[in-house]
Formats: sequence, structure tokens, C-alpha cells
Amino acid sequence: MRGVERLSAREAQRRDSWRALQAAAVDLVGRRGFAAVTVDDIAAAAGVSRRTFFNHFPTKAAALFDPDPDDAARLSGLLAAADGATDPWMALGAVCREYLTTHTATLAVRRRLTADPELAAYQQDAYRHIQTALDGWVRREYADPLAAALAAATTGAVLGAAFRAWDPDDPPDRFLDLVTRGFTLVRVSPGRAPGRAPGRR
Amino acid sequence: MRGVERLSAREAQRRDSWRALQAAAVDLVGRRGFAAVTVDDIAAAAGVSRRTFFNHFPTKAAALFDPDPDDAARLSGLLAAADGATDPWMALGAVCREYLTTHTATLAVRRRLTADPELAAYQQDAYRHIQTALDGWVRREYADPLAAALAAATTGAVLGAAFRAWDPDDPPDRFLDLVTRGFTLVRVSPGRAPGRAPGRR
DNA sequence: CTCTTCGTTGCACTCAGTGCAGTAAATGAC
DNA sequence: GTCATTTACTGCACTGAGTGCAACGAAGAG
Repeated sequence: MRGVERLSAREAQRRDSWRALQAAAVDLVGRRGFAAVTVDDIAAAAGVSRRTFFNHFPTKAAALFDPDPDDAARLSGLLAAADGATDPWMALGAVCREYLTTHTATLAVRRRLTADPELAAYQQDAYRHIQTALDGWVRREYADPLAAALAAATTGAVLGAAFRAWDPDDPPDRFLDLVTRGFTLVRVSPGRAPGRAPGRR
Repeated sequence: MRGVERLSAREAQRRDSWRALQAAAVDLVGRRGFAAVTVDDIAAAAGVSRRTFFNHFPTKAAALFDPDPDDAARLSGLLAAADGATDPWMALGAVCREYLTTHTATLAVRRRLTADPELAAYQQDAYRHIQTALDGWVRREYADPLAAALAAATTGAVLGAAFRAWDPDDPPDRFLDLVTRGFTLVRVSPGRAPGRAPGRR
């Protein structure tokens, strides 16, 4: 925790560029819209070269949505802590809520970004890192492969629906409420393991 | 049905180009992979110009997944026939199964396409037309807006999970079975209309 | 036959994304 | 301290997706 860990000058440099680029991207796209901002604009606003942008982000959309490495590690940690849950679906809901509570500051900005219809298309691609983390966990927790795939995909569906249903003018807590309601309105049963004992793990 | 309707020479011309392009796209990408095929390749294989490609499809991925207009109309018809269902979620499942039964011929090809990890990213974008059709229906059938958004998003999640869980070497019926199982493993409750009478419509 | 419509085409352009070579500064070994 | 190595950044050239525009020619309407 407080993972400041004394970073070397190089690490600090790299992190500064990363943050400057993401900040510039969010700012510019928030004001002009996704299509009206070029990678050159973002790089210039961040004070780095165009090539450096692609050293940090694989795509333009990634600059908007890629998680701070600390956050990514935190999600993995939360999921690991939920290993062996008796009710994996509700455990997923709890992990998501917990993960999102620390993001309330950026939620409104990103929600407004997705109001742009052209940007909505990038959401899927954008939150891939969450999907990836979920995929691994869910494969361990659900014996039934179809149920596992369903749980991961449905989690993404619930988060996306709650996100879109949320009015960014409302406080972020409302969004968390929607997530909670979503996880109760939708229910993924654990299924039955084709070759294993049903019910128990 | 048999909607041949005697098309004019122009309509026939346009439809021929459309089909030639989609056939060429599926064929080439199936053999070489998505990234190794350019729009020029597809246009050349279809015997039309590169510019004509973009007159028919907005993106390269669209050439692979955009539905034949007849199919799109059929989906709308199926949904309209399900208006006023007492159990909207199960009605959605039935519509999806019914819609997919006529696509068994192309299912295996498309499933193999998505095995390519770079192509999986395009799936979301690719099946947008289904999402769009669902969005409208679901907004009419679910009084609770969150439940409506959840139903549409979750339907996509179920179809996607079943599709990925399906082994394309197995007969297409197995895929339909997975869809059926998916719609029972996952359950979206109709929720409660914030301002209306609960339960009844 | 004449005028309009429209599918198609070629051309020029912007921009996303990649490969490669080079610079300069931070790092580590001695 | 010096020297070799690493590495963040940079510039340049290139491929390919997607768009705007003007033009050609055949189909359709009168």
C-alpha cells in the first residue's frame, strides 16, 4: 500500500509521460470529441512526441481508458481475495463495487465521454483489461465452463448497463447503487460441472 | 417470404456487389487472418474498386459481419412478434434461438473467424446491428430502464459466451443448445417500474 | 429522345499505427 | 572518477483504413 516505493529517475520519467498523455487525452477528447482529436494533438498537449504516445499506448482509445498500473494491480488483488467464494456471482458484484469506489473522481468524466456515440464503440476495447482479469478468476471459480464465460461476459454487461443508465450529473454513489441493483436484477447461477460433483467445489 | 420481389437492374447490381464483397471478405480472412487481408485485397477479389467497398461497408469488419438486409428485417419481425410477452427475458431467448436457426450455415465460418484473437476485438462492433434492434424492443418491454438496459446487454453477453464456448467442429445444434442453457443459467428479472404498477404491464 | 438518378470509379487527402535507426541521459560495473 | 549498458524519447518513412469530391456511364422516368 502507498506503493510509492521510491522510483528511479527513469521510472518517474516514464510515469510522468504516461500521466501527462492520459490527462491530455481525457481533457482534449472531453472538450472536442473523440474524432476531432488526433494523436498528434494529444502528444503535443502532453509535451512529448507523437512516437512517444505509441510507446505508452497501443491505440488512441487506450490513452483514455487504460488503467493506471496501480489500479490494475488492485483489481487483481481484490479478485484474488475473493477466491473460493461460496457465491461467486455475488462475490463478483462485491469486487466490482469495491474496485469502483476508488474511481469516483474519474467516473463522471468518463461517463460523459461515452455519451459521445462514436466513443461508445471504443468502450468495449477500452475496458478489455477488466475483462481479462475477470476471465482468469472466473475460470477458476466456476466449474462449468459455460457458466464461467457467462459470468465474465454478464459482469461486463451489468457494469456497462449501469454506466449508461447513470446520469453523470448525479453523484457517483448513484452509479454504485445501479451496479448493486444490476447484480441483483441479473443472476448467473453457477451451473453444473459436466464431469464433477454438482453443487460443491 | 421468398422475398424476391423482382428487383430492378440497379438493385440487383448493388446486391451482387454487396454479396461478392462479403463472400470475398469471409473467404480471404478465413484463410489468411484479419490483419493479413487489406480492403484492396477484398475489393480486388470481388471484382470491384476499393472505393466501392466503402460504398457498401463502413469498415473492414463490417464486411465480415454486417447482416444481409433480409436477415435484419427478419430479426425486426421476430422481435415485433414478441411484443407484449409475459416473460420478456425468455421471449428474448426464444427470438434469438429462432433467429439463429436460419444461420447455421455461416455459424461455423464466423466462429472460426473469432478464434483469431485479433478478430475477437471486432465482434462487439460487428454485431452492433443486433444490439440496436434489441435496444429498441427492450425499451418497450421493460418498464424499468435499468432492467431494459440490462436485458439488452445481457442478451449480448449470453450470445457471445455461448458462441465462444461452442466448438465449431460440433454441429450448429450444439450452439443452439448452449444458447438455450445460457438463457436459463442467466436470469434478468423485469425489475420494477419506478413510476408504474409493479408486476403487471 | 431527354433529363434525372445512382452505382461505380479514380484521385487526393487525413490520420492511426509500425519498424527502424539514432540521441541523450540514467544506471551499473570497475 | 571512467566506461559500457540500458532505456525513454525522438524523427523519419512506410502501410493501410477511411473520407470528400468530381466524374463517367448505364438504368429509369417523362
